[in-house]
Amino acid sequence: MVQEKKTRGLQKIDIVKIENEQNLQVTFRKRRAGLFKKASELCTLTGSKVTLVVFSLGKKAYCFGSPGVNAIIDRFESQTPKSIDSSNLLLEAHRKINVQHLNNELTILQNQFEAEKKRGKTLNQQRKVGETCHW
Amino acid sequence: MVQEKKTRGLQKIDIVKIENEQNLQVTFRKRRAGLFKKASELCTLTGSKVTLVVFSLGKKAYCFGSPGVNAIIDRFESQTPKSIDSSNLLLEAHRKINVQHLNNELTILQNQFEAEKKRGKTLNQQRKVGETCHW
DNA sequence: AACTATTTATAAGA
DNA sequence: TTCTTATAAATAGTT
Repeated sequence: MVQEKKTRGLQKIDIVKIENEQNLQVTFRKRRAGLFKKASELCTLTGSKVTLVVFSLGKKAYCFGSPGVNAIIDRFESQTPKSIDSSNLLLEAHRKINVQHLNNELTILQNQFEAEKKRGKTLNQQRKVGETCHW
Repeated sequence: MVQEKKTRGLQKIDIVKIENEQNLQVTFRKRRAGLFKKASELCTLTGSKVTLVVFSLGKKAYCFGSPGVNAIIDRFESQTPKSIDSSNLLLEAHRKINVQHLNNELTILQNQFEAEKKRGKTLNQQRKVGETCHW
């Protein structure tokens, strides 16, 4: 008596553009969340600072910046001669995203909270990670 | 006759600051590579654009930007009223990192190449992903 | 740097 | 859409 498997489980996929719009949206949300979580973990584990912006096709942007990023950038600022080049587009984008997507902070904190709940620990140690868009 | 396991395999770790400096460096390299790969995959799968900068404690920065990020940012630029706020530090940092860490492009392409080799496919489909620091 | 056992992420399906 | 399940992928500790 062969027990039918309930699902096929995770299937291997090629890393090529997803054509089905619905699948694309689902995958986008899942992987964006995964990426943010990984970024957050990298920050916490190694004390590094990360800035991450994901621009979806739908004109939305999702951003993540670990606390203290500005200070780090400051350090770079003082290390290299000032460029005269124009186009401060990226920074502008970051500033604008700030208002639009503060809710991403929530996503990350929720991820962490879920994880912590399962481990029966408090959030205290990780409280400062996942604060988004400080600039 | 009990077969001794060769290693303990992947152990679960708490997401807290790694204190051992050597372990920290190894983990930083591994996870940074993983994060870049995930970012690259998200770009390819969903056609979204990602900009990612990792600032290590050692004053180095590693950055990733999918092609066309500037165009997307431009779109934001035209969507929201120009802010008068100063401090274009982040953009400056990005520009400076450009020269310092072009080699990260290599890292990502190598990841992809390894993956593709195993699958016996060509790199053609992914050729445009992982081009770093275009601004 | 390579390996391997195990955890984590996640593609499909319910 | 939220949850489940099976499996692919990432990675901690070891060598």
